[in-house]
Amino acid sequence: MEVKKTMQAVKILVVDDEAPIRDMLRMALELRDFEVLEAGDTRQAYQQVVDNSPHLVLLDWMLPGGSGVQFLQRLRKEDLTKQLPVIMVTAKHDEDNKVQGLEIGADDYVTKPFVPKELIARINAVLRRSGTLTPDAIITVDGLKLDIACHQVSIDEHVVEIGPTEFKMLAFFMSHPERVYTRSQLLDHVWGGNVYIEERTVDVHIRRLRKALEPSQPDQFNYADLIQTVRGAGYRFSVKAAG
Amino acid sequence: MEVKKTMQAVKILVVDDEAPIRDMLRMALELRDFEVLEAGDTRQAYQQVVDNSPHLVLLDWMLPGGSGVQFLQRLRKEDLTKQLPVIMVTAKHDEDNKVQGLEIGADDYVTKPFVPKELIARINAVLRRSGTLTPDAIITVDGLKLDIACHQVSIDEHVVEIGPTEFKMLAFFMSHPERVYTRSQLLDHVWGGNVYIEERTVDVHIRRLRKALEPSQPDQFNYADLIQTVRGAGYRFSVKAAG
DNA sequence: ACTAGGTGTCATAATACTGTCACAATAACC
DNA sequence: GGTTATTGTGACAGTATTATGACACCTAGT
Repeated sequence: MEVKKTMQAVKILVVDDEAPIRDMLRMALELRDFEVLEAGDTRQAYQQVVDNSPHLVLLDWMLPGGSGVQFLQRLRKEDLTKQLPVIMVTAKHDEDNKVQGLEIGADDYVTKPFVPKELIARINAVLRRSGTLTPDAIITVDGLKLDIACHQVSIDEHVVEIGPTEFKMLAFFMSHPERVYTRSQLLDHVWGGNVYIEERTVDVHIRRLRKALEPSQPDQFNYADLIQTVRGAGYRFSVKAAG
Repeated sequence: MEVKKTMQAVKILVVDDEAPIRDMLRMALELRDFEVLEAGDTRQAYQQVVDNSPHLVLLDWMLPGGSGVQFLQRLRKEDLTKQLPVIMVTAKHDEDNKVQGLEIGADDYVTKPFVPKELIARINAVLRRSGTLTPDAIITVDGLKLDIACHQVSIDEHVVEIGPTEFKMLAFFMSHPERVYTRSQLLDHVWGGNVYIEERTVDVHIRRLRKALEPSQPDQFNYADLIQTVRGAGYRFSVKAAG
């Protein structure tokens, strides 16, 4: 048995009419584990936005026909896409354009040519600022899946009802397997900072979590067994132990 | 149950007296997900324009009876169709015709024989230029349909009365299913940016939305169930859950 | 001005979750 | 085996969170 952590990739839509530039950007972005969507014109771009809801748009300033500006304006007009972060990319070093782009609602501005590193930095900055970047971790141990973005635990695709504290505790355990944590440490990490709670309370929540992980069918694997008691020390989420 | 996002197809009216050519065009266009309307003469063409309001017209230069030119002139005279983009298609390589066509008001000009790719490119260009292309997203979950352009929600083809805020919220949820959003995030995405509103207000609108989605007949599916509350976290629009 | 619908806020009811305790069960150690 | 320390368990009452109905305000259309 083994722990798998999956980061739901941040999707970035690259809008540029020149394929070579798209390729270059794709390479730079995929190296950083971004998922890249492409569009060569505004129609495709809009289609991508609707179909795949990217987390961020890299938009070329100069697009044939309707320029990128129009596309940006449209995004900003529509309720659904008002929040979508956009970084303008342009060959023009013109300051006026920069101002105009930012006024319309671009979140940042990059001028060609640029070093990939700078672009990545700006992307991260924008994502951080906009709060879009909620690293959607999905942690998996065999059939046990914990999805933080969906705030959901499931066993073999079957949703498990679980309380908030139990959820946090399981999330903590699954991201720190094998290691033993004292009740006091668990209070710190799961409950957070300064709480004045009996240490024995941890036991109760451990029990609730175990109960939640028990299989509905008796012949299924019991994931509750992964939560081990270490007498005199605390608890441990062990993946090696079973399976 | 499953989320389907649909781009309301761009309707293109093909006006040509030769059926084989219409077929050829239909094939090329439908491959690109355009919706194709056909007309063999100007009378049919006009009828199609009135009945189905296409987004663009592909007009053959040489039509029996009234030529394509006359049809185009008529379109340009009428207020309702002044803006309708028209691409002339002709077998004549005659430059004069080209000029004449453009003067009357054709937006572009293609000579037979042409490669489909070029035609598609020109269509996209014209649509982009004219701004006519407003691909209207429609999101569907089973019998629940949300049409952004029409600003309308319907359940099993039956229109649901719904307020603006509820509409936006449903639209947001349907384009981001499964994921949990905090009240604060919902305020950001649905209300937009900087608003100073109580978080509890979200609850009230959630309730209004749920109420709106309740079935009129008690035996119908209750789409309100798709909106789940996640205690301590926020709300989630889950499609997997039910069905 | 008047209506009608939509919005945000509040008070209160309805729930779900928590922390704690008492006691049972188990392990460790003599 | 007997004793003690530690953990498991069920119950319960308090607490926090959410659902709901009511209301006053606002805005647009008449």
